[in-house]
Amino acid sequence: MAYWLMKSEPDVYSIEDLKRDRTEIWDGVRNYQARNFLTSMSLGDKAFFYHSNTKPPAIVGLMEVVETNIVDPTQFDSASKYYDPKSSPENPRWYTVTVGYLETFETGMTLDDLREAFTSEDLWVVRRGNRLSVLPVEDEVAVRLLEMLQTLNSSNGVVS
DNA sequence: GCCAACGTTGGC
DNA sequence: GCCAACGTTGGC
Repeated sequence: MAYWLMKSEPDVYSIEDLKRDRTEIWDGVRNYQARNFLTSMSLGDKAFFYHSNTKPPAIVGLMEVVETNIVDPTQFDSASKYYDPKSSPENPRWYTVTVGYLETFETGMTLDDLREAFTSEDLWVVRRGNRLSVLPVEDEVAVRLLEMLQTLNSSNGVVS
């Protein structure tokens, strides 16, 4: 099982939204490197949910991959902001996964926390100028992250 | 709202 | 295939 980190702006789609929906197609990724990571995901892989473009940016939850190699339906929808006229149902360009909700961390790990705990080589999201919205997390790094999140959330009580 | 970083597009 | 122009991401 592999670990990943996936970004979403909470104004667009938040961990609370995923908690409500339980599962969701992770649509709208329009970057080839990110897409390649999406297509290399396996069932049962886990992903940290990262809130971007918000104060503060932070890892706020955990999810798992429940369906792989989904053709992102928004690429064919001319009304969608993710519409891609160069893609076709015969030869789709954008694939993704369906994710399932696992948990919310009442106390998340902010970008500052992450910078303190990890180098930019260990965790790509702390890299300056990093714009990838889907990125892999090494097993050892993921385990350390989960331990830190557990500690943070056991000291003040609740993990929902 | 600014702007650095960086991916994409398109003319040549 | 180069690279300038342009658009987007995302922290601040």
